[in-house]
Amino acid sequence: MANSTSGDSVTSRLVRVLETFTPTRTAQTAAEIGRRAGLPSSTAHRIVGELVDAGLLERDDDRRVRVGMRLWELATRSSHALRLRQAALPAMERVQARVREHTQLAILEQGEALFLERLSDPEAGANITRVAGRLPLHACSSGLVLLAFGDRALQESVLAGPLRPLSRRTPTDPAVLRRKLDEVRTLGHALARGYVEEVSTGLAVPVRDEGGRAVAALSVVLPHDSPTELALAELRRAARSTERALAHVR
Amino acid sequence: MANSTSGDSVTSRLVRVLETFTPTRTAQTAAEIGRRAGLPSSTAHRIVGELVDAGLLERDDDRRVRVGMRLWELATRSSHALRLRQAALPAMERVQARVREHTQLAILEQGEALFLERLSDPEAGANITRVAGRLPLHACSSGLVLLAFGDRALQESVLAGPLRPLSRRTPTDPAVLRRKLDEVRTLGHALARGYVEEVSTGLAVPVRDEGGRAVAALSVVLPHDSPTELALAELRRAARSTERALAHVR
DNA sequence: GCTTCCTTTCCCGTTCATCGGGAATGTGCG
DNA sequence: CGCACATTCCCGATGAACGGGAAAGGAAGC
Repeated sequence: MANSTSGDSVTSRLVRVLETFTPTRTAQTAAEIGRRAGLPSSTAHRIVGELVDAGLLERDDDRRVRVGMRLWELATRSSHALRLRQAALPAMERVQARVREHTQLAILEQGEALFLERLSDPEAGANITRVAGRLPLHACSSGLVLLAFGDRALQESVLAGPLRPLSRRTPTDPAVLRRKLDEVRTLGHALARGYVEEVSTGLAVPVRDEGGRAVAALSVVLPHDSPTELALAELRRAARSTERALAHVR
Repeated sequence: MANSTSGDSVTSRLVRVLETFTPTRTAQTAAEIGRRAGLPSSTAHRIVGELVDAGLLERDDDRRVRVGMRLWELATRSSHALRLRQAALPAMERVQARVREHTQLAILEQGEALFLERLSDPEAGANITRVAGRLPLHACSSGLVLLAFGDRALQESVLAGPLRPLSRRTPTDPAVLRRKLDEVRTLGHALARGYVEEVSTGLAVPVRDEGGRAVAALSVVLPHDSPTELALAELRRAARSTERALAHVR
Protein backbone atom coordinates (compact mmCIF):
# COMPACT_ATOMS: atom_id res chain seq x y z
CA MET A 1 0.00 0.00 0.00
CA ALA A 2 0.91 3.65 -0.16
CA ASN A 3 2.17 3.01 -3.63
CA SER A 4 3.52 6.32 -4.79
CA THR A 5 4.76 5.64 -8.27
CA SER A 6 1.66 4.14 -9.85
CA GLY A 7 -1.89 4.98 -8.88
CA ASP A 8 -4.76 5.38 -11.26
CA SER A 9 -7.52 7.03 -9.35
CA VAL A 10 -9.15 10.09 -10.80
CA THR A 11 -7.14 12.43 -8.66
CA SER A 12 -3.78 10.82 -9.31
CA ARG A 13 -4.44 11.20 -12.96
CA LEU A 14 -5.25 14.82 -12.36
CA VAL A 15 -1.92 15.33 -10.68
CA ARG A 16 -0.18 13.63 -13.56
CA VAL A 17 -1.81 16.13 -15.87
CA LEU A 18 -0.73 19.05 -13.73
CA GLU A 19 2.78 17.69 -13.51
CA THR A 20 3.21 17.85 -17.25
CA PHE A 21 3.51 21.58 -16.76
CA THR A 22 6.98 22.77 -15.84
CA PRO A 23 8.59 26.17 -15.42
CA THR A 24 9.95 25.92 -18.94
CA ARG A 25 6.76 24.53 -20.41
CA THR A 26 3.91 26.67 -19.19
CA ALA A 27 1.65 26.17 -22.18
CA GLN A 28 0.93 23.09 -24.25
CA THR A 29 -1.81 21.56 -26.34
CA ALA A 30 -4.25 19.09 -24.87
CA ALA A 31 -2.74 16.38 -27.07
CA GLU A 32 0.74 17.09 -25.72
CA ILE A 33 -0.53 16.83 -22.19
CA GLY A 34 -2.12 13.53 -23.04
CA ARG A 35 1.08 12.15 -24.48
CA ARG A 36 3.17 13.26 -21.54
CA ALA A 37 0.67 12.01 -18.99
CA GLY A 38 0.25 8.73 -20.81
CA LEU A 39 -3.37 9.21 -21.69
CA PRO A 40 -5.24 8.39 -24.89
CA SER A 41 -5.97 11.43 -26.95
CA SER A 42 -9.73 11.48 -26.49
CA THR A 43 -9.39 10.93 -22.77
CA ALA A 44 -6.83 13.69 -22.49
CA HIS A 45 -9.12 16.10 -24.26
CA ARG A 46 -12.03 15.22 -22.05
CA ILE A 47 -10.03 15.65 -18.85
CA VAL A 48 -8.44 18.88 -19.99
CA GLY A 49 -11.86 20.14 -20.93
CA GLU A 50 -13.22 19.36 -17.50
CA LEU A 51 -10.28 21.04 -15.83
CA VAL A 52 -10.75 24.11 -17.97
CA ASP A 53 -14.44 24.20 -17.08
CA ALA A 54 -13.50 23.98 -13.44
CA GLY A 55 -11.03 26.83 -13.90
CA LEU A 56 -8.00 24.82 -12.86
CA LEU A 57 -6.59 25.11 -16.36
CA GLU A 58 -7.03 27.95 -18.83
CA ARG A 59 -7.04 28.12 -22.58
CA ASP A 60 -4.70 30.56 -24.20
CA ASP A 61 -5.80 32.93 -26.98
CA ASP A 62 -4.33 30.14 -29.02
CA ARG A 63 -5.67 26.68 -28.29
CA ARG A 64 -2.89 26.01 -25.85
CA VAL A 65 -3.55 25.22 -22.25
CA ARG A 66 -1.91 26.70 -19.19
CA VAL A 67 -2.30 26.36 -15.47
CA GLY A 68 -5.18 28.52 -14.33
CA MET A 69 -4.98 31.36 -11.88
CA ARG A 70 -7.87 29.76 -10.07
CA LEU A 71 -5.61 26.94 -8.99
CA TRP A 72 -3.08 29.41 -7.67
CA GLU A 73 -5.81 31.22 -5.79
CA LEU A 74 -7.14 28.09 -4.17
CA ALA A 75 -3.66 26.97 -3.24
CA THR A 76 -2.46 30.33 -2.00
CA ARG A 77 -5.45 31.73 -0.18
CA SER A 78 -5.63 28.98 2.36
CA SER A 79 -2.05 27.86 2.65
CA HIS A 80 -0.54 27.96 6.09
CA ALA A 81 2.83 28.54 4.51
CA LEU A 82 1.56 31.81 3.15
CA ARG A 83 1.34 33.19 6.66
CA LEU A 84 4.96 32.38 7.20
CA ARG A 85 5.79 34.04 3.93
CA GLN A 86 3.89 37.20 4.76
CA ALA A 87 5.43 37.31 8.20
CA ALA A 88 8.91 37.01 6.71
CA LEU A 89 8.52 39.36 3.76
CA PRO A 90 9.25 42.70 5.44
CA ALA A 91 12.36 41.28 7.01
CA MET A 92 13.43 39.79 3.70
CA GLU A 93 12.99 43.12 1.97
CA ARG A 94 15.32 44.70 4.46
CA VAL A 95 17.94 42.02 3.93
CA GLN A 96 17.58 42.42 0.21
CA ALA A 97 17.94 46.19 0.46
CA ARG A 98 21.32 45.81 2.18
CA VAL A 99 22.63 42.68 0.52
CA ARG A 100 21.66 43.18 -3.06
CA GLU A 101 21.90 39.62 -4.29
CA HIS A 102 19.31 36.90 -3.68
CA THR A 103 17.30 36.58 -0.48
CA GLN A 104 15.33 33.40 0.03
CA LEU A 105 12.85 31.75 2.33
CA ALA A 106 12.60 27.97 2.50
CA ILE A 107 10.69 25.41 4.52
CA LEU A 108 11.04 21.71 5.02
CA GLU A 109 8.69 19.81 2.75
CA GLN A 110 8.78 16.05 2.37
CA GLY A 111 12.46 15.72 2.95
CA GLU A 112 13.50 18.60 0.76
CA ALA A 113 13.92 22.33 1.04
CA LEU A 114 11.03 24.08 -0.65
CA PHE A 115 11.61 27.71 -1.53
CA LEU A 116 8.60 29.85 -0.69
CA GLU A 117 10.02 33.19 -1.68
CA ARG A 118 12.94 34.73 -3.41
CA LEU A 119 13.92 38.34 -3.84
CA SER A 120 16.55 38.92 -6.48
CA ASP A 121 18.44 41.98 -7.46
CA PRO A 122 18.21 42.60 -11.20
CA GLU A 123 21.96 43.05 -11.25
CA ALA A 124 22.71 39.86 -9.36
CA GLY A 125 23.87 36.77 -11.20
CA ALA A 126 21.34 34.11 -12.02
CA ASN A 127 21.18 31.01 -9.94
CA ILE A 128 19.27 27.80 -9.86
CA THR A 129 16.78 28.41 -7.10
CA ARG A 130 13.26 29.38 -8.00
CA VAL A 131 10.09 30.17 -6.12
CA ALA A 132 8.28 26.87 -5.62
CA GLY A 133 11.51 25.06 -6.47
CA ARG A 134 13.15 22.41 -4.34
CA LEU A 135 16.66 21.46 -3.36
CA PRO A 136 17.99 18.45 -1.44
CA LEU A 137 18.58 19.20 2.23
CA HIS A 138 22.27 18.29 2.24
CA ALA A 139 23.03 20.35 -0.81
CA CYS A 140 22.09 23.90 0.13
CA SER A 141 22.61 26.20 3.08
CA SER A 142 18.87 26.42 3.74
CA GLY A 143 18.63 22.66 3.84
CA LEU A 144 21.53 22.39 6.26
CA VAL A 145 19.83 24.78 8.64
CA LEU A 146 16.49 23.03 8.39
CA LEU A 147 18.25 19.76 9.03
CA ALA A 148 20.55 20.87 11.82
CA PHE A 149 17.77 22.55 13.79
CA GLY A 150 15.12 20.04 12.86
CA ASP A 151 14.07 16.53 13.62
CA ARG A 152 16.84 14.18 14.66
CA ALA A 153 15.21 11.24 12.90
CA LEU A 154 15.23 13.18 9.68
CA GLN A 155 18.92 13.96 10.10
CA GLU A 156 19.71 10.28 10.40
CA SER A 157 17.60 9.34 7.43
CA VAL A 158 19.32 11.94 5.29
CA LEU A 159 22.73 10.83 6.53
CA ALA A 160 21.80 7.24 5.73
CA GLY A 161 20.33 7.93 2.31
CA PRO A 162 22.32 8.59 -0.85
CA LEU A 163 23.82 12.08 -0.91
CA ARG A 164 23.57 13.18 -4.49
CA PRO A 165 25.88 16.05 -5.40
CA LEU A 166 24.67 19.11 -7.28
CA SER A 167 28.21 20.28 -7.93
CA ARG A 168 31.75 19.11 -7.27
CA ARG A 169 31.69 20.72 -3.83
CA THR A 170 28.43 19.27 -2.54
CA PRO A 171 29.22 17.05 0.45
CA THR A 172 28.50 13.42 -0.35
CA ASP A 173 30.29 11.79 2.57
CA PRO A 174 27.97 11.18 5.55
CA ALA A 175 30.82 11.82 8.01
CA VAL A 176 31.58 15.17 6.43
CA LEU A 177 27.91 16.11 6.45
CA ARG A 178 27.58 15.10 10.10
CA ARG A 179 30.48 17.35 11.06
CA LYS A 180 29.00 20.12 8.98
CA LEU A 181 25.67 19.82 10.79
CA ASP A 182 27.45 19.98 14.15
CA GLU A 183 29.21 23.09 12.98
CA VAL A 184 25.92 24.63 11.87
CA ARG A 185 24.40 23.95 15.28
CA THR A 186 27.40 25.48 17.01
CA LEU A 187 27.59 28.59 14.86
CA GLY A 188 23.87 29.07 14.46
CA HIS A 189 24.12 29.47 10.72
CA ALA A 190 25.10 27.50 7.65
CA LEU A 191 27.67 28.52 5.08
CA ALA A 192 27.58 26.43 1.91
CA ARG A 193 30.38 27.31 -0.46
CA GLY A 194 29.70 25.95 -3.90
CA TYR A 195 27.23 23.29 -2.77
CA VAL A 196 24.53 24.21 -5.25
CA GLU A 197 26.63 25.75 -7.96
CA GLU A 198 30.37 26.07 -7.87
CA VAL A 199 30.37 29.81 -8.34
CA SER A 200 28.15 30.83 -5.46
CA THR A 201 27.92 30.63 -1.72
CA GLY A 202 24.79 30.15 0.31
CA LEU A 203 24.38 31.54 3.80
CA ALA A 204 21.39 30.57 5.89
CA VAL A 205 19.97 31.05 9.38
CA PRO A 206 17.02 29.33 11.02
CA VAL A 207 13.67 30.89 11.86
CA ARG A 208 12.68 29.07 15.00
CA ASP A 209 9.51 28.39 16.94
CA GLU A 210 9.18 28.64 20.70
CA GLY A 211 10.69 25.19 21.08
CA GLY A 212 13.82 26.20 19.18
CA ARG A 213 12.99 24.07 16.17
CA ALA A 214 13.53 25.51 12.73
CA VAL A 215 10.25 26.28 10.99
CA ALA A 216 11.98 27.92 8.06
CA ALA A 217 15.34 29.04 6.74
CA LEU A 218 16.27 32.53 5.61
CA SER A 219 19.19 32.61 3.23
CA VAL A 220 21.20 34.72 0.85
CA VAL A 221 23.17 33.67 -2.20
CA LEU A 222 26.47 35.49 -2.68
CA PRO A 223 29.44 35.37 -5.01
CA HIS A 224 32.34 33.55 -3.37
CA ASP A 225 34.38 36.68 -2.80
CA SER A 226 31.68 38.61 -0.96
CA PRO A 227 32.13 39.24 2.74
CA THR A 228 29.60 37.36 4.83
CA GLU A 229 29.59 39.49 7.98
CA LEU A 230 27.02 42.03 6.88
CA ALA A 231 24.80 39.40 5.29
CA LEU A 232 24.93 37.24 8.41
CA ALA A 233 24.04 40.11 10.69
CA GLU A 234 21.13 41.06 8.48
CA LEU A 235 19.91 37.49 8.28
CA ARG A 236 20.04 37.13 12.05
CA ARG A 237 18.08 40.29 12.47
CA ALA A 238 15.56 39.19 9.85
CA ALA A 239 15.12 35.82 11.53
CA ARG A 240 14.41 37.43 14.90
CA SER A 241 12.00 39.85 13.31
CA THR A 242 10.20 37.03 11.53
CA GLU A 243 9.97 35.04 14.74
CA ARG A 244 8.36 38.01 16.44
CA ALA A 245 5.91 38.46 13.58
CA LEU A 246 5.01 34.79 13.71
CA ALA A 247 4.43 34.90 17.46
CA HIS A 248 1.97 37.74 16.88
CA VAL A 249 0.00 35.82 14.30
CA ARG A 250 -0.37 32.59 16.24
CA MET B 1 -24.18 25.00 -21.96
CA ALA B 2 -21.19 26.26 -20.04
CA ASN B 3 -23.25 26.06 -16.92
CA SER B 4 -21.03 27.47 -14.24
CA THR B 5 -23.13 27.24 -11.12
CA SER B 6 -23.99 23.56 -11.13
CA GLY B 7 -21.74 20.84 -12.50
CA ASP B 8 -21.13 17.47 -10.99
CA SER B 9 -18.14 16.06 -12.74
CA VAL B 10 -15.29 14.72 -10.73
CA THR B 11 -13.24 17.85 -11.12
CA SER B 12 -16.01 20.26 -10.23
CA ARG B 13 -16.51 18.33 -7.07
CA LEU B 14 -12.82 18.62 -6.41
CA VAL B 15 -13.00 22.36 -6.74
CA ARG B 16 -15.94 22.43 -4.37
CA VAL B 17 -13.81 20.61 -1.83
CA LEU B 18 -10.93 23.02 -2.28
CA GLU B 19 -13.28 25.98 -2.00
CA THR B 20 -14.32 24.94 1.47
CA PHE B 21 -10.94 26.19 2.57
CA THR B 22 -10.76 29.90 3.19
CA PRO B 23 -8.12 32.24 4.57
CA THR B 24 -9.78 32.05 7.96
CA ARG B 25 -10.38 28.34 7.81
CA THR B 26 -7.19 26.66 6.75
CA ALA B 27 -7.76 23.38 8.55
CA GLN B 28 -10.88 21.30 8.98
CA THR B 29 -11.97 17.71 9.44
CA ALA B 30 -12.98 15.57 6.51
CA ALA B 31 -16.53 15.55 7.81
CA GLU B 32 -16.64 19.33 7.90
CA ILE B 33 -15.43 19.49 4.33
CA GLY B 34 -18.14 17.07 3.34
CA ARG B 35 -20.83 19.11 4.97
CA ARG B 36 -19.67 22.34 3.44
CA ALA B 37 -19.22 20.84 -0.01
CA GLY B 38 -22.57 19.11 0.17
CA LEU B 39 -21.20 15.60 0.08
CA PRO B 40 -22.30 12.53 2.03
CA SER B 41 -19.92 11.68 4.82
CA SER B 42 -18.53 8.49 3.36
CA THR B 43 -18.02 10.13 0.00
CA ALA B 44 -16.27 13.08 1.55
CA HIS B 45 -13.91 10.81 3.40
CA ARG B 46 -13.10 8.87 0.29
CA ILE B 47 -12.41 11.98 -1.76
CA VAL B 48 -10.36 13.63 0.93
CA GLY B 49 -8.37 10.42 1.27
CA GLU B 50 -7.64 10.37 -2.44
CA LEU B 51 -6.60 14.00 -2.41
CA VAL B 52 -4.31 13.41 0.52
CA ASP B 53 -2.75 10.44 -1.29
CA ALA B 54 -2.22 12.65 -4.30
CA GLY B 55 -0.58 15.28 -2.09
CA LEU B 56 -3.09 18.01 -2.92
CA LEU B 57 -4.29 17.97 0.67
CA GLU B 58 -2.32 17.23 3.81
CA ARG B 59 -3.24 15.82 7.16
CA ASP B 60 -2.28 17.80 10.19
CA ASP B 61 -0.64 16.24 13.24
CA ASP B 62 -4.22 16.16 14.37
CA ARG B 63 -6.70 14.54 12.00
CA ARG B 64 -7.46 17.85 10.42
CA VAL B 65 -6.90 18.47 6.75
CA ARG B 66 -5.24 21.44 5.10
CA VAL B 67 -4.35 22.45 1.59
CA GLY B 68 -1.12 20.77 0.60
CA MET B 69 2.06 22.53 -0.39
CA ARG B 70 2.11 20.27 -3.43
CA LEU B 71 -0.87 22.12 -4.81
CA TRP B 72 0.87 25.43 -4.30
CA GLU B 73 3.96 24.09 -6.03
CA LEU B 74 2.04 22.84 -9.04
CA ALA B 75 0.12 26.07 -9.30
CA THR B 76 3.09 28.36 -8.77
CA ARG B 77 5.88 26.66 -10.68
CA SER B 78 4.21 26.90 -14.01
CA SER B 79 2.07 29.97 -13.70
CA HIS B 80 2.61 32.64 -16.29
CA ALA B 81 1.54 35.20 -13.73
CA LEU B 82 4.54 34.26 -11.64
CA ARG B 83 6.83 35.71 -14.29
CA LEU B 84 5.02 38.96 -14.07
CA ARG B 85 5.29 38.87 -10.32
CA GLN B 86 9.01 38.17 -10.37
CA ALA B 87 9.55 40.87 -12.94
CA ALA B 88 7.69 43.38 -10.80
CA LEU B 89 9.08 42.43 -7.39
CA PRO B 90 12.31 44.47 -7.41
CA ALA B 91 10.41 47.54 -8.48
CA MET B 92 7.79 46.92 -5.83
CA GLU B 93 10.45 46.62 -3.16
CA ARG B 94 11.76 49.99 -4.12
CA VAL B 95 8.34 51.57 -3.95
CA GLN B 96 7.75 49.92 -0.62
CA ALA B 97 11.08 51.19 0.69
CA ARG B 98 10.07 54.79 -0.05
CA VAL B 99 6.35 54.63 0.58
CA ARG B 100 6.10 52.56 3.69
CA GLU B 101 2.49 51.49 3.46
CA HIS B 102 1.11 48.78 1.19
CA THR B 103 2.41 48.12 -2.30
CA GLN B 104 0.37 45.82 -4.50
CA LEU B 105 0.38 44.09 -7.83
CA ALA B 106 -2.88 43.08 -9.49
CA ILE B 107 -3.96 41.56 -12.78
CA LEU B 108 -7.27 41.24 -14.53
CA GLU B 109 -8.80 37.84 -13.89
CA GLN B 110 -12.30 36.94 -14.97
CA GLY B 111 -13.70 40.39 -14.59
CA GLU B 112 -12.08 41.14 -11.27
CA ALA B 113 -8.80 42.46 -9.99
CA LEU B 114 -6.71 39.60 -8.62
CA PHE B 115 -3.90 40.62 -6.30
CA LEU B 116 -0.74 38.72 -7.07
CA GLU B 117 1.52 40.35 -4.54
CA ARG B 118 1.41 42.67 -1.63
CA LEU B 119 4.20 44.20 0.40
CA SER B 120 3.08 45.71 3.68
CA ASP B 121 4.91 47.72 6.23
CA PRO B 122 4.49 46.23 9.70
CA GLU B 123 3.57 49.69 10.94
CA ALA B 124 0.99 50.37 8.26
CA GLY B 125 -2.68 50.03 9.04
CA ALA B 126 -4.45 46.85 8.04
CA ASN B 127 -6.59 46.80 4.99
CA ILE B 128 -8.81 44.40 3.17
CA THR B 129 -6.62 43.32 0.30
CA ARG B 130 -4.79 40.04 0.49
CA VAL B 131 -2.47 38.07 -1.73
CA ALA B 132 -4.68 35.88 -3.92
CA GLY B 133 -7.62 38.08 -2.98
CA ARG B 134 -9.97 39.75 -5.42
CA LEU B 135 -11.75 43.07 -5.68
CA PRO B 136 -14.36 44.31 -8.17
CA LEU B 137 -12.86 46.38 -10.97
CA HIS B 138 -14.94 49.47 -10.33
CA ALA B 139 -14.21 49.50 -6.62
CA CYS B 140 -10.44 49.82 -6.36
CA SER B 141 -7.72 51.90 -7.95
CA SER B 142 -6.06 48.83 -9.47
CA GLY B 143 -9.32 47.80 -11.05
CA LEU B 144 -9.88 51.28 -12.50
CA VAL B 145 -6.49 51.17 -14.15
CA LEU B 146 -6.99 47.66 -15.51
CA LEU B 147 -10.34 48.75 -16.85
CA ALA B 148 -9.34 52.13 -18.27
CA PHE B 149 -6.33 50.73 -20.12
CA GLY B 150 -7.94 47.43 -20.98
CA ASP B 151 -10.52 46.00 -23.27
CA ARG B 152 -13.30 48.36 -24.33
CA ALA B 153 -15.85 45.56 -24.34
CA LEU B 154 -15.03 44.81 -20.73
CA GLN B 155 -15.48 48.47 -19.81
CA GLU B 156 -18.96 48.44 -21.28
CA SER B 157 -19.92 45.23 -19.57
CA VAL B 158 -18.78 46.57 -16.22
CA LEU B 159 -20.59 49.85 -16.82
CA ALA B 160 -23.71 47.90 -17.74
CA GLY B 161 -23.56 45.45 -14.86
CA PRO B 162 -24.55 46.21 -11.28
CA LEU B 163 -21.93 48.31 -9.49
CA ARG B 164 -21.87 46.98 -5.96
CA PRO B 165 -20.33 49.38 -3.45
CA LEU B 166 -17.71 48.28 -0.95
CA SER B 167 -18.06 51.48 1.04
CA ARG B 168 -20.12 54.65 0.95
CA ARG B 169 -17.69 56.23 -1.46
CA THR B 170 -17.52 53.47 -4.05
CA PRO B 171 -18.94 54.80 -7.33
CA THR B 172 -22.18 53.05 -8.20
CA ASP B 173 -23.43 55.37 -10.91
CA PRO B 174 -22.33 54.27 -14.40
CA ALA B 175 -22.06 57.88 -15.54
CA VAL B 176 -19.74 58.73 -12.67
CA LEU B 177 -17.66 55.66 -13.34
CA ARG B 178 -17.42 56.49 -17.01
CA ARG B 179 -16.13 59.97 -16.24
CA LYS B 180 -13.72 58.49 -13.75
CA LEU B 181 -12.35 56.10 -16.37
CA ASP B 182 -11.86 58.98 -18.78
CA GLU B 183 -10.00 60.83 -16.08
CA VAL B 184 -7.79 57.79 -15.41
CA ARG B 185 -6.94 57.55 -19.09
CA THR B 186 -6.11 61.25 -19.23
CA LEU B 187 -3.98 61.32 -16.11
CA GLY B 188 -2.38 57.91 -16.58
CA HIS B 189 -3.16 56.84 -13.06
CA ALA B 190 -6.12 56.13 -10.81
CA LEU B 191 -6.81 57.70 -7.46
CA ALA B 192 -9.54 55.96 -5.49
CA ARG B 193 -10.39 57.79 -2.29
CA GLY B 194 -12.34 55.58 0.03
CA TYR B 195 -13.56 53.20 -2.65
CA VAL B 196 -12.50 50.05 -0.84
CA GLU B 197 -12.61 51.26 2.73
CA GLU B 198 -13.56 54.73 3.78
CA VAL B 199 -10.35 55.40 5.62
CA SER B 200 -7.87 54.71 2.86
CA THR B 201 -6.92 55.87 -0.59
CA GLY B 202 -5.70 53.69 -3.42
CA LEU B 203 -3.33 54.97 -6.07
CA ALA B 204 -2.59 52.83 -9.10
CA VAL B 205 -0.71 52.97 -12.38
CA PRO B 206 -0.78 50.55 -15.29
CA VAL B 207 1.99 48.20 -16.36
CA ARG B 208 1.59 48.08 -20.11
CA ASP B 209 2.59 45.82 -22.93
CA GLU B 210 3.99 46.99 -26.26
CA GLY B 211 0.48 47.70 -27.50
CA GLY B 212 -0.21 50.02 -24.58
CA ARG B 213 -2.70 47.68 -22.95
CA ALA B 214 -2.54 47.19 -19.21
CA VAL B 215 -1.21 43.77 -18.28
CA ALA B 216 -1.15 44.60 -14.59
CA ALA B 217 -1.65 47.37 -12.09
CA LEU B 218 0.82 48.57 -9.51
CA SER B 219 -0.75 50.31 -6.58
CA VAL B 220 -0.21 51.70 -3.11
CA VAL B 221 -2.69 52.08 -0.30
CA LEU B 222 -2.32 55.28 1.73
CA PRO B 223 -4.12 57.04 4.53
CA HIS B 224 -6.26 59.86 3.17
CA ASP B 225 -4.01 62.61 4.43
CA SER B 226 -0.83 61.31 2.80
CA PRO B 227 0.61 63.24 -0.10
CA THR B 228 0.40 61.32 -3.35
CA GLU B 229 3.18 62.97 -5.33
CA LEU B 230 6.05 60.82 -4.09
CA ALA B 231 4.00 57.65 -4.30
CA LEU B 232 2.89 58.45 -7.82
CA ALA B 233 6.41 59.17 -8.99
CA GLU B 234 7.63 55.93 -7.47
CA LEU B 235 4.79 53.94 -8.98
CA ARG B 236 5.48 55.40 -12.41
CA ARG B 237 9.10 54.51 -12.12
CA ALA B 238 8.24 51.01 -10.92
CA ALA B 239 5.84 50.49 -13.81
CA ARG B 240 8.45 51.48 -16.35
CA SER B 241 11.01 49.27 -14.71
CA THR B 242 8.60 46.34 -14.69
CA GLU B 243 7.79 46.91 -18.34
CA ARG B 244 11.48 46.77 -19.16
CA ALA B 245 11.93 43.58 -17.14
CA LEU B 246 8.98 41.99 -18.90
CA ALA B 247 10.31 42.91 -22.32
CA HIS B 248 13.53 41.14 -21.42
CA VAL B 249 11.77 37.96 -20.40
CA ARG B 250 9.57 37.62 -23.45
C1' DG C 1 -17.09 3.77 34.77
C1' DC C 2 -20.91 4.86 31.38
C1' DT C 3 -23.24 7.78 28.01
C1' DT C 4 -23.37 10.94 24.23
C1' DC C 5 -21.90 12.93 20.16
C1' DC C 6 -18.95 13.10 16.45
C1' DT C 7 -15.51 11.52 13.27
C1' DT C 8 -13.65 8.00 10.74
C1' DT C 9 -13.31 3.45 8.64
C1' DC C 10 -15.12 -0.45 6.35
C1' DC C 11 -18.29 -3.15 3.52
C1' DC C 12 -20.96 -3.92 -0.53
C1' DG C 13 -24.59 -3.89 -4.22
C1' DT C 14 -26.16 -0.65 -7.65
C1' DT C 15 -25.65 2.35 -11.28
C1' DC C 16 -24.12 5.59 -14.06
C1' DA C 17 -20.30 8.27 -15.48
C1' DT C 18 -15.85 7.29 -17.24
C1' DC C 19 -13.25 5.32 -20.74
C1' DG C 20 -11.24 5.15 -25.16
C1' DG C 21 -11.56 3.42 -30.06
C1' DG C 22 -12.72 5.45 -34.12
C1' DA C 23 -14.47 8.66 -37.49
C1' DA C 24 -15.28 13.32 -38.70
C1' DT C 25 -14.03 18.03 -38.51
C1' DG C 26 -10.97 21.89 -37.87
C1' DT C 27 -6.43 24.23 -38.35
C1' DG C 28 -1.92 25.27 -39.98
C1' DC C 29 1.95 24.61 -43.02
C1' DG C 30 4.64 23.83 -47.06
C1' DC D 1 -3.98 20.94 -52.51
C1' DG D 2 -2.30 17.48 -49.46
C1' DC D 3 -0.38 16.31 -45.24
C1' DA D 4 0.01 16.18 -40.33
C1' DC D 5 -1.66 17.43 -36.53
C1' DA D 6 -5.10 18.85 -32.87
C1' DT D 7 -9.68 18.74 -31.69
C1' DT D 8 -14.52 17.43 -31.44
C1' DC D 9 -18.15 14.16 -31.59
C1' DC D 10 -20.32 9.65 -31.01
C1' DC D 11 -21.35 5.55 -28.56
C1' DG D 12 -21.31 0.99 -26.39
C1' DA D 13 -18.99 -1.65 -22.68
C1' DT D 14 -17.32 -1.86 -18.27
C1' DG D 15 -15.73 -1.10 -14.01
C1' DA D 16 -14.96 2.36 -10.69
C1' DA D 17 -17.26 5.79 -8.13
C1' DC D 18 -21.14 6.26 -5.24
C1' DG D 19 -23.30 6.49 -0.83
C1' DG D 20 -26.27 4.04 2.62
C1' DG D 21 -25.47 1.86 6.69
C1' DA D 22 -23.08 -0.35 10.39
C1' DA D 23 -19.33 -0.43 13.36
C1' DA D 24 -15.19 1.19 15.38
C1' DG D 25 -12.47 4.90 17.35
C1' DG D 26 -12.12 9.25 20.27
C1' DA D 27 -13.19 13.20 23.03
C1' DA D 28 -15.94 15.37 26.56
C1' DG D 29 -18.99 15.41 30.32
C1' DC D 30 -21.37 13.52 34.36
